[in-house]
Amino acid sequence: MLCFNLYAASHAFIRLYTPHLERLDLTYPQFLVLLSLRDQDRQGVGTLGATLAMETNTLSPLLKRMTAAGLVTRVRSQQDERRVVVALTETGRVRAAQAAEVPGCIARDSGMTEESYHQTLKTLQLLRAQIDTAAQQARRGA
Amino acid sequence: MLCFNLYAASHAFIRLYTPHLERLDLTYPQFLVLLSLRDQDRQGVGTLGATLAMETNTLSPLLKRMTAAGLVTRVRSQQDERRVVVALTETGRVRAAQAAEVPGCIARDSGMTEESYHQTLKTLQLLRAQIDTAAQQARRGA
DNA sequence: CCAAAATAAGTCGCGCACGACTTTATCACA
DNA sequence: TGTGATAAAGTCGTGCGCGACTTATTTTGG
Repeated sequence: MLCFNLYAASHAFIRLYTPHLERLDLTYPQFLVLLSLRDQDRQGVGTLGATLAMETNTLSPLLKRMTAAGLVTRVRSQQDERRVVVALTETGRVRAAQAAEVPGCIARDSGMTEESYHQTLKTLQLLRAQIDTAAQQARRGA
Repeated sequence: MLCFNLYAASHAFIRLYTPHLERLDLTYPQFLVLLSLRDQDRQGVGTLGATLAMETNTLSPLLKRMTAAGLVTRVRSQQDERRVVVALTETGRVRAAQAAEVPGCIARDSGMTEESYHQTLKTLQLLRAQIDTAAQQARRGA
């Protein structure tokens, strides 16, 4: 059961993150959004969703909550009135910098070797690529 | 970002399962419950949760829905009135048998080699073990 | 130039996930 | 033997995740 092990490992890993994120008043998906904006500020909702593998119907309410928390701003693009540009506030930038510390902190605590970390990461990236291929074939078949 | 890749791969894999499960009127967690009961019928809620990495506050409503769908029965144990024993109905047993076909079906479609499947599985099981160790250490630290 | 298709974001409903808490039953032991 | 600790299941509230649908804007083909 490959799928179950993915499912269980993913949730377990997020549970490991949770105490650190709670201190920053962040949920795991909100943490991902902050890191993505830290890497590349002023993204559209769709772009954000593409990199984080989230749909707009997940992101829209999430971004609304983050706006309410004063972490990001959402403004309509003037070139294309359909697009909404998400950007970090000053508070958001500071919080993102703090959030960026967490993964290293977890890695240190978990006592994983640099090597097995990268090996596992490579395996997962390959797996994701295979899943995406299979998903596209399934879509073509339907 | 090991954690993000786990998160994304897990959701992507479940999305791959979804069309097959919809035909059986099952969600992914319900599918896991059926397979677990097929392997070992008449389990307590806690036992089920331990093998599937779910809390009782997730399982209780889920099992209620499965009971309403006629897939399982829930009866209080007579030896220990705290325990609730979950068992497959006849419908549930048939559905579980159909559900058991799905993973092989996915594996076939995804075109993964037997070897890379087992290699990935081993990597994930090792990772889960490491996460569990780290989680226990964190709990001790707190 | 304009109607139809495509695109971007959002709303709605339902089912998990899970922290915090409650209820009920069993156990431990002074 | 009673009483506090422990254990099993469940309830409640909040936040995703996502299928189905809506709204508003741009693009495109006739």
